[in-house]
Amino acid sequence: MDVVSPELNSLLPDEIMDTEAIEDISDSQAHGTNTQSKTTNETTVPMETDTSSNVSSAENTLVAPTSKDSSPSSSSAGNQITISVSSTTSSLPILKQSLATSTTTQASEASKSSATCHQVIKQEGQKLLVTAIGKSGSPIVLQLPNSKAPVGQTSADPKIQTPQFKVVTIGGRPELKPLVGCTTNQMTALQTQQLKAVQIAKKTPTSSAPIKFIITKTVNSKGASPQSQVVAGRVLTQTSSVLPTKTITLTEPIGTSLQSIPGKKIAISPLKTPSKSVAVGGVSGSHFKTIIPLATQPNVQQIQVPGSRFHYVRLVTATTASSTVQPSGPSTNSVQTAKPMMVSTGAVRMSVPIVPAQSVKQVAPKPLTTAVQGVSTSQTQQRLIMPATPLPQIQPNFTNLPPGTVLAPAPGGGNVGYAVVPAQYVTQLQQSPFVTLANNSSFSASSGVQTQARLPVNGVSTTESTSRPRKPCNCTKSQCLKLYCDCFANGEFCNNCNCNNCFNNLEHETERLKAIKTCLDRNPEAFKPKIGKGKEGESDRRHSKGCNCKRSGCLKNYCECYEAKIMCSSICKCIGCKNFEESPERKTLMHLADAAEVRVQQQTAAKTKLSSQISDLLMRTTPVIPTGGGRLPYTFVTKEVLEATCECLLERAKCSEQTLQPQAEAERMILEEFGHCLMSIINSAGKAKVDCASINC
DNA sequence: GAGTTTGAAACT
DNA sequence: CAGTTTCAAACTC
Repeated sequence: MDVVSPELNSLLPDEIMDTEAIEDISDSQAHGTNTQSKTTNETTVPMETDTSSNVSSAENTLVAPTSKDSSPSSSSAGNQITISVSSTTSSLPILKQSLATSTTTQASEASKSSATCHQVIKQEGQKLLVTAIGKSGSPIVLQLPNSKAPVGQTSADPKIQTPQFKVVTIGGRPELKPLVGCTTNQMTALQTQQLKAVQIAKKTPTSSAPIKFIITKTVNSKGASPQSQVVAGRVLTQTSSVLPTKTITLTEPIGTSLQSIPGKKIAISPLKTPSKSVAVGGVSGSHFKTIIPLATQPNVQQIQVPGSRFHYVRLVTATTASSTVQPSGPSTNSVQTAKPMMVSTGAVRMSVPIVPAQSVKQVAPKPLTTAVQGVSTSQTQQRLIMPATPLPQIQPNFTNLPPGTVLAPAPGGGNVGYAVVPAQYVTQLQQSPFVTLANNSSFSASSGVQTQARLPVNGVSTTESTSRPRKPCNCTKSQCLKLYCDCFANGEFCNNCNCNNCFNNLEHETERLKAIKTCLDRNPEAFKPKIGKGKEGESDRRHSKGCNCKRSGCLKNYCECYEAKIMCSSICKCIGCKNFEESPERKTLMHLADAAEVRVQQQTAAKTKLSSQISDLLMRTTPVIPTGGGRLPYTFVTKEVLEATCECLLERAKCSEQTLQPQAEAERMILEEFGHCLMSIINSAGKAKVDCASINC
């Protein structure tokens, strides 16, 4: 996929590309990484990433793909950052499928294959690479950590595919470059790479102060390697040779906006309830927006979580197939310093907290020019490569930025491309066990209907909005690039929709961006939630513009107010409105709706109960004997019993045959034998029942 | 499932 | 800004 051209960027609102606000962050971050870079040439994480697992799992746990010996003494442990997302039971099946090997295995393969210097990309590899290029234009390469391979191992297994990296350079075409690993040193670096978990809990940048990150690294193998820790904007250097894992936590104080615009809320994504945020890896209370530098090549794949709003991730699939083999030319130094991020779970979080304030968090990329960061799931072999170069910036004002907007750096320009990922994306990734990062087609978690739930409207989370799956659109003429399309209007990519000639996808990012720009020009608040709170002090939700119904009486879903289950307000221009508090028609409808809902719930509950009972019954392996008499459980008729019965019947048949009995007589004898068998079974069951009852007594 | 109705979005 | 057209969802049969 092509990198978004600068011209396209020019179409976007100025605030989108405003990078001023993040300068401080970049600087600070750069500074913070200097300590490591001195020795490891490590690049910083280009963007705020929040790796979190599902609720059950330890949040933001960094699983360092340790080398076999788990020795922290790897020579270049700090060179690579691995973000591992702990997998949970709800991990993506697809990811699992793609991951034939464990994360460790994968890492080792990558390292082993480095000797070949060939990059093989295959679709099923599902290596997710998200690459972006920094101002320097240095390509960012993510590589899977080599955990198993011993340090210095250079032998290449011909069977093992060389790790592929998608390198995206600013303005340049994406290209696959072999990991720098052809050299022993490089391999060592990869092998000794330490996992780093980058967690962005929250950011509350203040206008007066540069963005503050708390970066905690559990460090790296080399004792000599300084450990950098950035706390509250300060970079603390610590040396630790003990801890093999690195944890980088980017936090931002709550309550302050990046731009210090109090009270102003980011419109990029719908607000989420704190509880939901909590589910997203313990970042409760904050809204995260994922901004991912875009790689633009064909291998970039779209990640969309059904139902999520504003969650767009541009994924580059690192493949190992020969079809896309890239000559493993001399790897660049940048490759050598690539830092893979291992995500052990399907939930990959790279998000920028969206604070209530209008600030968009910037992902402060480390100034390192050569670093490559990859996020791969242990189950999917997917890698997310994020820009390692000094990340510029995150646009201070995303207020009007439509969800899913991808910002790409101009070639040679200073901007790093970003994919603006809707905040819900992360959440949904974690919430949906069926989400796959690798395969677009595999997103059909819920047959035909996207599993994404609508985001809470204007911060108000309703049961309906959060649990109801989004309907697939059926657009035919709008190319899904107009607000007619619900997907587009909600900032979502079309997925599992029934639309025709759809342009609402990454494959048509250019057109999509233009459409977004057009919509924003027409209405700067086009992507803001329509349902918001009323006047000051009013707690009731209301439509921001009001409806204009004329014939529906505002009691049908044609009416946006009614559809949102809110009553019409004074700003509505509807005619013959019946959607008001005292309306008898409305009350009647509500009662009917409630009754219908109750019925549905009851039916659902009944079905669930029945299903559970059936399942439980089938799962039983031992007979259950009711204490109070009644029928004996069928479970007495076990396989063994059946076999014994059949043997008896066969034996009887043989006897009849040997005695040359007539067929009728033989059949009678067999049936008689069958009756005996049945009686034996019943008697045995009854005896067991009595025994059981006596035991219970 | 086809056709109609409806109102938001888009256009003039 | 108002009127008209386009569009896709909601609704009806």
